[in-house]
Amino acid sequence: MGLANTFKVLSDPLRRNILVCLKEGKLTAGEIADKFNITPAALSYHLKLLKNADLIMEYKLKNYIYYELNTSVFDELIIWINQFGGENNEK
Amino acid sequence: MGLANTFKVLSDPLRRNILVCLKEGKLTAGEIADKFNITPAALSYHLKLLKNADLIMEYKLKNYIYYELNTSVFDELIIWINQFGGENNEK
DNA sequence: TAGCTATTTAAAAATATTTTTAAATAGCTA
DNA sequence: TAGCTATTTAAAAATATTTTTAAATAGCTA
Repeated sequence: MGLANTFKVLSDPLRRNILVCLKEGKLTAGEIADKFNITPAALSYHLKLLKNADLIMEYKLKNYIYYELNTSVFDELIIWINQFGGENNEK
Repeated sequence: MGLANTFKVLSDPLRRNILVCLKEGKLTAGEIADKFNITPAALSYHLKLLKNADLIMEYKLKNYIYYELNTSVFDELIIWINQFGGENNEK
């Protein structure tokens, strides 16, 4: 959904922390909810936003839903940021 | 005010566009308001957020207030993003 | 199949952000 | 000084986001 959406989704600390957790590997929705002490419904809302922004991917297995990181969107973000200097900025 | 604040401030498209404008050089509050067709009061609110996030700096001259870009905060942002791959990601 | 578990969805309530409007400030210029 | 211009501040209104609660779904397991 584009850069605007990426920025919006990353503006929430909980959502950023979910991504950091997923660096270690895939997790089920329930496992994530436990880590953050948030209700399943609230978590589900955040996971949906992350998924819409293509920051995570999901797949179903047994009656769990697994989530995993999708880092490809970060490239676009880096490009945006680099317009303000990039490489080795003036220090 | 830290990374969390940087992300929050950058989540708004208008604020990002203000930064892009300021790449060309300093502008007064009024000049920025003109470019974006926004009321001075609303703009002032956004400029305050950008300033709190250290993304812009201001100085007064005559009875204008000039704003200019401060890119130093982007470094921290890049570091955060790079934890998810960085350099040349797996393509 | 019956009931359980994991998770989502929907609607309402709670909360946070943004805009608007009006008034205040501060430094010009005549 | 008087009045003008540029801009901010404050409060309220408008809007958007997040959480809560309850119900729905879907795939297990006995």
